[in-house]
Amino acid sequence: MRESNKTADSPREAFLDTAEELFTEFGYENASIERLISRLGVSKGAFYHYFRSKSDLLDAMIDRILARFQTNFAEILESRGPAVEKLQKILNSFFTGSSAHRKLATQLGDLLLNEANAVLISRHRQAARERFVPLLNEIISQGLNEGEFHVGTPRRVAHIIWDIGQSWDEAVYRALFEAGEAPTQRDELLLLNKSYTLAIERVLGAPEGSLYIDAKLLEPWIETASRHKAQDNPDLSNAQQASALN
Amino acid sequence: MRESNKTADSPREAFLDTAEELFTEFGYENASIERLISRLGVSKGAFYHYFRSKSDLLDAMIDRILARFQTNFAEILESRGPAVEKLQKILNSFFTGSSAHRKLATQLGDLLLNEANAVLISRHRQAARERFVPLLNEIISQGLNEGEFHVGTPRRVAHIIWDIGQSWDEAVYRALFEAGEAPTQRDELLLLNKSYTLAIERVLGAPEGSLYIDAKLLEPWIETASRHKAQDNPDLSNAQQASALN
DNA sequence: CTTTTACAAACCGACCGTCGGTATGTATAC
DNA sequence: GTATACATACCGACGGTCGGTTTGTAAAAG
Repeated sequence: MRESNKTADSPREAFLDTAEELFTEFGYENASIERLISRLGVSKGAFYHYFRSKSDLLDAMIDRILARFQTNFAEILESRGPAVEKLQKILNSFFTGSSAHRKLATQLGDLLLNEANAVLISRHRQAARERFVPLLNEIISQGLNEGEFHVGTPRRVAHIIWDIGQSWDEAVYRALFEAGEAPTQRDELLLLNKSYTLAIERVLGAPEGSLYIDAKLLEPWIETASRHKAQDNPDLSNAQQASALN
Repeated sequence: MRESNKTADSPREAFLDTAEELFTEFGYENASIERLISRLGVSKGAFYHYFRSKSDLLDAMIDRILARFQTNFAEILESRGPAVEKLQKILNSFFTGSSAHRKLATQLGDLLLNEANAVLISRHRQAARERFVPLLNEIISQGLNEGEFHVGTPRRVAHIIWDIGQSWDEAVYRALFEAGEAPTQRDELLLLNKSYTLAIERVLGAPEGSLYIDAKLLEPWIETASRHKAQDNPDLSNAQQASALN
């Protein structure tokens, strides 16, 4: 427990890995540097050698997360095909993915709903907007040229659509984690997706029904979420005692 | 400076008043209880007599702010007239108001753009949603009955519209405080309002042009914002030295 | 006279970040 | 080959701040 058994590429990466763990476990505010270094078995000096501050650590972590997403996003963007199709792919990509991806996203959901992560979230939101709105803008502009979308200023609409997407995201996580039984959740998620796709279609001035989320994609999420809720935090007390300051 | 010269109704209200000041000056995270009590010239015991925690203080403050807004909102809701008109009134009410109201909202803008207020903002957002989405829901339902709006599930659409409104709000503040010259600002704000009203119309399935923001309402905002930016923080160093902890 | 209210003041533990060191290279001059 | 000079990677004690607790106490209420 007190020794570093991480197999990260570099010490810096090891800090980032463990920071992700701690932030999801305790939230950014409650995850102390002391806990971080004690879990890694290194000193405070080591941490402040690689990062200028706790805030700097957070920025680096967010950057790494966003970079992962951007790969997917950019691939779809560069593929050939009509804009509607690209958008369709992007929307569905949020609900696709391996079991590992779902687990990660589920943890991210925990993170998003934890108030101790408010700073993290706001910074993440802003960084994500700055990265992805331009890409979304390209798609919308393409759709405009293809005559499928009908909007005034693509850039501003991209901004609005992105924010609607954020709202959607949050609503989905809330439905997954806060609602009760699986059948209720399924219905809620279906209606949620219907409402949001319709809203986005309309804002884009796209024909109704051009966007949809495959209902089959929801099942594994409901399952993953219920399993996640079941396990909760297995050995929290253990982790807390391990801080061992003096 | 070290004595309480507030003329608040009660000690509790005095705490809330000063908390609003401090949170806008320094941000929630950086506004310490010590500074709060030293500014009021009271002891820590006094504070913890009226509030259970700093977080409790924040909740009370948010509640007070939202209660002020709710009065306006509810009045419009209870008035007679078509739903489109009510919505129109609500939208414009954000841009109306006395010079004092603008000043307050401007301070609120500062607050919204300060990262040290992330917790405050997320809590404010959630509380505001819980309060106002039901009211918006009523308006949308009314519009649905009147045949002016065309939506599936009003409650969910109300949620989406509200979040679009939040996005709008943030964009307006950003345009007011971060952009440069007044003429550029004017154009930006005009286009912003056009984009957002159009988006909301479309999501509601309302006829195009049924919502609009009077361009004349913008001028005083631009002026207030520029004056606000000019003064910045007149005697910050003074205020900081006045903390006098020991 | 007792209890509750409304504070005051001293104090606690947790936390972030700093700072004086140290150990381990590594490049260059002699 | 080895002494000099500097860079990198780390250690751990300490300072200062902050949210919150505890203990004390004067005045009002009952």
